[in-house]
Parts: sequence; C-alpha cells; structure tokens
Amino acid sequence: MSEIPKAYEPQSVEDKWYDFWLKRGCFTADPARVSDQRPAYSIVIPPPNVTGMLHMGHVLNNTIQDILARKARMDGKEVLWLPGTDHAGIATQVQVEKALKKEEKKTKHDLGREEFLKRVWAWKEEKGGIIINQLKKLGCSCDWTRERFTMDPDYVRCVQRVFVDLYKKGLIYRGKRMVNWCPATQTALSDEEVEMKPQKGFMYHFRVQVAEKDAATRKPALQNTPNTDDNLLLHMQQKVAPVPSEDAAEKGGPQVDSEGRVWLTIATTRPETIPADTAVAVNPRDPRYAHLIGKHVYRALPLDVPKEQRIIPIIADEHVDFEFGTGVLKVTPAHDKADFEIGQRHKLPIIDVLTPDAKMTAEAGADLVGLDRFVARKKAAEILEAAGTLDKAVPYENNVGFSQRADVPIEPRLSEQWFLKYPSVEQSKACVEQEGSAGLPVGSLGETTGSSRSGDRRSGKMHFHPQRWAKVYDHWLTNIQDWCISRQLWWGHRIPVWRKVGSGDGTDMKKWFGLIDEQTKTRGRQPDIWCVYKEAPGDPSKGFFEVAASCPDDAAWLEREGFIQDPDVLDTWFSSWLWPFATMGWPEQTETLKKFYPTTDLVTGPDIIFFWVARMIMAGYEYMGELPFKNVYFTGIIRDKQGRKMSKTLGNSPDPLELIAKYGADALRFGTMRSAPLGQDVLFDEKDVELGRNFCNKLWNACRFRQMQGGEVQGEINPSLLTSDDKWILLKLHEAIKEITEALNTYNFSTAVQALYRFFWSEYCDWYVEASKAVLVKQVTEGEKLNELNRLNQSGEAQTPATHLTHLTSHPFNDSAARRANTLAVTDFVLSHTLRLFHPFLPFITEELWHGMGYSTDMPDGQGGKTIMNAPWPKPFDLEFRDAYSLDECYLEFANQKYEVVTQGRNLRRVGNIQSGKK
RNA sequence: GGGCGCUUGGCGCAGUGGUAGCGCAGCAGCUUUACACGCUGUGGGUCGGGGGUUCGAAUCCCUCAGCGCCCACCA
Repeated sequence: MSEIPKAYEPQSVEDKWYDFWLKRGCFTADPARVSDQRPAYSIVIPPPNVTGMLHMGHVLNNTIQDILARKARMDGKEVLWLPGTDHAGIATQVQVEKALKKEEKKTKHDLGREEFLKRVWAWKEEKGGIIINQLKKLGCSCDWTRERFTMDPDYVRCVQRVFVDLYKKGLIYRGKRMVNWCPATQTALSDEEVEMKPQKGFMYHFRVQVAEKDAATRKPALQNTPNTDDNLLLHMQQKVAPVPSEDAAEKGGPQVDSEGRVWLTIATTRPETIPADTAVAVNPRDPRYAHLIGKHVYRALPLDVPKEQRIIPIIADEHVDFEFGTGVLKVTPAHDKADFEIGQRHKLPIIDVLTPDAKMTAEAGADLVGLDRFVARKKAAEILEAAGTLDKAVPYENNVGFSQRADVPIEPRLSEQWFLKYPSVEQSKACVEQEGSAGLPVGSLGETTGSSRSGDRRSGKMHFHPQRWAKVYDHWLTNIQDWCISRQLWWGHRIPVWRKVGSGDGTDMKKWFGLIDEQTKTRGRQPDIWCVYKEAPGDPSKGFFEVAASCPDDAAWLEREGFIQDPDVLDTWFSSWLWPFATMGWPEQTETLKKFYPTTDLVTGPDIIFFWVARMIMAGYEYMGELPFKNVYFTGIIRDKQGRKMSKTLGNSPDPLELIAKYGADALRFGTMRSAPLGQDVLFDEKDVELGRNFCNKLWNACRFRQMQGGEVQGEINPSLLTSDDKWILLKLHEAIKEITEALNTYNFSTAVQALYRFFWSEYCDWYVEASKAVLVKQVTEGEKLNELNRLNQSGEAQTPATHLTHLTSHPFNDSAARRANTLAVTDFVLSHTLRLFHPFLPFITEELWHGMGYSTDMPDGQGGKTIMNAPWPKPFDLEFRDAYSLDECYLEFANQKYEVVTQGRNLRRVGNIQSGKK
C-alpha cells in the first residue's frame, strides 16, 4: 500500500469486496452454528415490489438493516438477513397492462387470463432481478441463497393452507357488502388502500316536492320518532344533542309554494346519484320535518320516468345531522356506505346507477346513461337547473376517498367479496409494549445494557421504536374492521375455493363429502381441504358445494368433477403477512424456523403499520403461537429538501444508483444515516451524500498518513511511554466505543453517526493526528522550541489550534525511537478500532482499508480476522494508564501548560500549569 | 371531530434542568510535508408567543399560535 491514491475511489473497490464477501459465504446463515455461545440474530427484509426500482426509502430502510446485521455479526451472532421480493398484485398488473397497451395496443382481455399471466411472469423474469442487484450495490449483506418470492410454489402452498385453515375456522367468509371499488383497476380494495383527499366541488341545493297533499300541516315533533334499537344505539354512540339548536330550527324547513305544494330542499355533492335515491331522510327529532315523516316525495331524477314512478318515502334516521346542510338527506343505498346502512335499517330498495368503470347505467335515465360519473354530475345539475328545482350550487370542499394505487376517487359499491375476520387480535394487541406501561426494558439496577435490544423476555413483549407508534397500532386494533381480501385481478394468489351446484339432501352430499374424506385419509395429511354446503335461500335442497383446498392435487380432481374455481385473487398483503415464517419453511418445523424464528428486528416505514406490521403480528400468533419479531424500528419517510414526499410525478426522487456511481455506496449510506433522526421524517439533500463522500475521504487519508509513517503494524503499546496526547485519544476512543455501542443497542442511529463523526474528525484527525506529528514528523531542537514558545507567549496566541502544535513539540520523548514506535502503536490501535466501529455504516471502505493497513492479522486486543466482517465489535478497553489518568484530568500538554480540548468547539482551554499542577 | 409529531443562527438538524452546538452556506486567510472531498480564523441565535415551577428552563408544567402527518360514514 505504498502508493495509495490521494483520494478514495469507491468505484474501484466496491464490486471487488462484494464479490469477496459472497465467495466466502460471509452472508450465509447456518442454523447448525447457532448455540449458546453463538446466538441467532435474524431479520426479514420488507420485500420490495418485484418489478420495482430502488428509491431513497429503500436506501434508508436497508442501510439500517445492514447496519444491524453487520453489527450483530461482529457481536459474534449467527446472522440471518432473509431477502426476497413481493409480487405486488395491483402494482405489477397495472405495469404490465400499460406496457401491453403501449406496445401491442391490447388489453388483458384480448389475451385472456392464461396468456396474460404468462406475460406477467415474463415481465417478472425480466425485471425481477433489478432491485435485488441494486440492493447488492448498496452493500446489503443478505443471505442471497435464501431469496424468496411471494409467489414461489412453496409460498403459494403456505398462502393456500392459511386460507383453508381460516376458512375452516369460519374466519374467512363471503359476503355482499359495501366495499371500496376502484373504477380504474376495477377491483375491490381494503379500507387501508383508500386515501382521503380534499376535493373541490359544489354543494348543490335542489328541491323535491312532497307527494301528499296534506303535507303543509305541522304535527308536534318527537311523536313520530321510531324508537328502534338502532336509533337508540346511534343516539348513544353519536351523542346527538336531543334537540336541534335554535339556530338550526330557525333555518330551512319545508317550503310551501303559492299553489300549496310542499317542497324540501336537499344538499348534495353528488347530484348524478339522484336517480339511485330510494328515500329522503330527516332526523326524527327535527321539529322542522317531523310532520313529514312517513310521507313521500317525488325523486327529482330521472325526468324521463313518470313522476308517479319516482315516489320515495321520507324516513326518520338518527344518522341525519340537522345542523348540516338543510337537515334533509338523500338516501342512496347503492352509492354511499352510510346510506347503505340507513337502507338496511329501513329495508329500502337498492338502485345501482353506476357501471364497474363508473359510468351511468340506463337506470340513471336517458339524459345521463353512458356518461362518466363526473360528466354526469354536471349534467345532472344542468337538468335540475333547467327544471327549476336547483336552488343554488355553492363551491364546496370535502374529503373524498382515493384509490391509493390508481389515484382516482373510489366508489362505494355493493359487491360480493371475501372477508377475513382477523385472528389472534387480543394477543396481538397485548404483546406490544405501550408507553408508560409496566415492564419497560429498564431494569431495577438501572442497567440498559442491550435489554431493549433483545426484547424483554420477562413480559414477552414486543417493542416499537419509537414507541409512540404503539399507540397508533393499538388504536387500529381496537377499531379493527373485517378485511376485504379478494381482488378482481388476475396477478396474484388465486382464491383456492371451488364451487359446484348440487343438492343438499341426497346423493351429492354423500358423494362430495365422502370423496373429500377419502382424499384426506389416503394422503394422510392435515385437513387442508374443507367443504361446506350452502343452501339456496328458501330451498334447503338446492344450493351449492363450496370447497376450499390447498393441495394442487385437489384442484385437478375438483375441476374434473365440474367444480369451478373462484375467479378472484387475494390481496397482496394476504401473502406478505405470512412473510416471517413462510420464508423459513413453514409449515415444516425446519431448523431455520427453530433457530431463527421469532426474528429479532423488523425495520420498516410507519406507513405500512396496518398493511403489514399489524397483520404479521396476528399471523405470527395464529400460526407460530409467538410474536414474529421482538423489535420494530420505524424509519422516517424520506422527503425532498422542501419537505415534499418523493414521487415519480414530481421527479424529485433521486436515483440511488446514480448517487452511488457519483459518490460511492458508503457515502450514500453515511449521508442518509446522518440525516435520519430517530423516527422523524428525513429531508433528503444531495449535500448529505457529498458530506458522506468527504468523510470517507478523510478516513482514507487518515490511514494514508499512517501508511506514510512506514513500519509494520505496531502491536504492543507501552503504557509507560504514553504521552498526554496518547492518553487523551485513548480515553476518547474508549468513550466513543461506549457511546456508539449504546446508541446502536437502542436504535439511536443518528446519535451513533454523530459520535463517529465527532470522534474521528474532531478528536482523532483534528487533534491527535496533528499532535502526533510532533513525534512522528517534526524534529525540533530545544532552541527552536524556546523561540516558538516565547513568540507565542508574547503574541498571546496561546490558544492555538491543532496544526500549530506541529511546530512546537513539547513532548519529552520526541526524539526517541521507542517513543515513535509507541505513537505508531497507539495510532494503529485507534485506527483498527475505528475501522471496526465504522464497518456497519461504511462496509466497503473499511474492508478495503482493513486489508490495506494490514489489520487482518491479530490486533493488540488479540482478536482479528481475514475480513473485517469477522472482526469483533470493539469493546471498551482497559489500559494501565487509566489508573493514573482519570477522565477528569486528561488533558493535552502544550507549552508547559495543560489544555482541555473542547472538541465540539475545537477550542483549547487552558486549565492549568503542568509544573504547579494547579488547575 | 380525535390522536400524534414539529417549531433552536440564512438552510437542514443535535441538544430533556446548570455558561447555546453540528453540517451546509457566508466572510477573512492558507501551495502547513494525510486530505482543497482539506486546514485556520471569524460573523451570525432574547432556542415560535405568553404564563408557571425552580437558586437556575431550549430542556419540566399550563396555554396560545403556525406547520405537518395519521385516524374518523357529515350528505
């Protein structure tokens, strides 16, 4: 290493070392090596979308995981970092559909299901490796021999087994419900996939005429209140005021025109759904309208239907807020969740006026049919206006649910879907440590040695970092709703359910149930096939058989016998929620599972706490009987420097690979970590990466300086030859080790990075290296020394910074060869420790320097390794000088006086005279 | 409507009871023999407002304001 370049050139070494690690199997985990002396450490990667590209969020997330994994290896643990990718149902299917349209001007329907799926697989084969390679460029030390994909054949079996099991337990059921429908992708979505966004629109006030002639007569309020349980319950839940405020009572109310007709004014943002209204609702305790309850109105649209056929009732429902709008609500059971429930309560008919792609149906009338919902909205308002029943349209902003994936407003839509009643909810809720609750990982001894890191065994609790997310998690679990798990897509895990029409009382019954029994017996497996008979309403003898089966063999005979498989696929998260154990060989009790489950840490973003984290915990309990991980670290969301979310459309998302090419992977890692405080959002700035590069260069040159001093690696430090400089830097190193170790054990990554930076740059480079030049570089005569001292004393420059120490050399041993060797020994000691402290953060440069410096041989602390990956994590050390020099009295000696180095301000502060010993 | 977070020099952030810090940017210098991806020096902040606890508050408590995020069926 005699002619090392002046600047660090990451491009020339990164691939070399990554190959080196791979060839040596440094990342490979072996359950057989796990023992009491070598405990297991495991982490499963949040699987990125298989066809996705690496973005800054991945960089942050995976750098943290890599730091944890590398640190655990250096701690002597058997580490499994299990990688893989997710099939990402909607995202991938949409991508392929787009490409198909662009390149061949075809839709998926032109190809058919089978052919389309072939295309998606081809797409996956082509693009699937990209993100994996990007992770390798970043230096991720995943065990690539265990890479998994959520649609691997084994994984498919897991998903189906779980489905059948939950089906058997009655937790999975099929139901006709209001779901979130995405008109763009034409599939149902779960509640979590809907994002509320404020939308500008209009509040249309329109009038409807009351059909009854005696409507003008008022009756006292309250008497007509249907005293149903539902209403009472609603009343209690919503804490509705018993009577409207005077303000509300004054306003609005029915209007009587000159001809004696009575009109109600209704406020709505969606006039296009008027043809689907099947009632008008008022609050039962609203005196303005009480006398009208039970009467009827003529629905305003469609106009081409005779008035008499548009009669709908005026009903009373507690859901109506009399303070809002006019206090009259149009009830559209087919197109609004709340209205649907009102409809159920009052047994209202349902009229659907929207097609799956959100265009108006014939039911909406000749004027609207075929129009897109937003076009129809305007048109409906125009029709009302022309008819003279539109009072006003006032600009209005309200929250509208958007499909997260397709970014279009969702439609509440009645459809038949599969739902899951979540399993193991109570256990999952109880296992996460809440803030302020008992059993915090601080022992009575006041020790914090890694206790939060390893999880608190006594309470069997899981820890969230930062802990405040536990509250969010708890709140969601408390108000948990059944999960809509079916998707009307083609790419994904097809629902393993087959159906066949049959009779429930005769031969069919015997035949199918018998056959299934036989299948179960002959194959001697757990009942992973389950059959139910569902009666047709009103006729128990007519219905259908529904079989849930997870074995591929079953699919074959079921289809031979004329059973038809459900066309839908499962929500992507229905496969990812099994990730921690499905990737380890479940349901087989593999060695991997035995040794590495539950995993130690999970690193992910808080945006998928419901999608993924909570569900994994529930699946973990249900199928492993244990929590899937002991700690969850939530990263911040990466934003640009203006605080905006990174997005493709804004074009503010830098390509990590370009940054790596420009600055090096270590620089990117370091810059990202340095700007990512605990659980706070991260404002990304390329300057941070530049800083990372500068830091690597500094490290490079510090080692280069040591190289230029020549000589072999110095193994032994002679305590009796230590100068105050030596003692000072050794103590600072000792402190830094403690601080960094503690910070990493408590997931305070930014604290660790800060400490590394401060120790290495401000303390080691700025002070120790400069001071050591006095011994290593400069040979100064006594006369020169005196002259310099006099000059300094006269000029008042006593508070002189580091570099000038070079000229002074007040050390007593500066001309001694032994002293010089000892300084080199201290330098080697500090550098070899520093490289190891840096390795989790900067894997490439530290490996390069570890070899270049010759530290691959045994180090003074008696431990080493051929790769820095196997070198032990530095421990606070104990040298003789510590008895003589406590931290309090460790100063730099300079010009016969003692100086305390205030490293953060880089100032010298004179604290005493050496000879007098006074402070 | 509920919950959470943030507010410290021009910008981005550390700092949880005891004399305001880091990085970037600025300014003035430096061909000092590891590093200009560097070195030295330097300017710049009444720590969002108000009140309280305390010998002492950026730090604890209360309150107000602004910004952001999450959850929630007000048409």
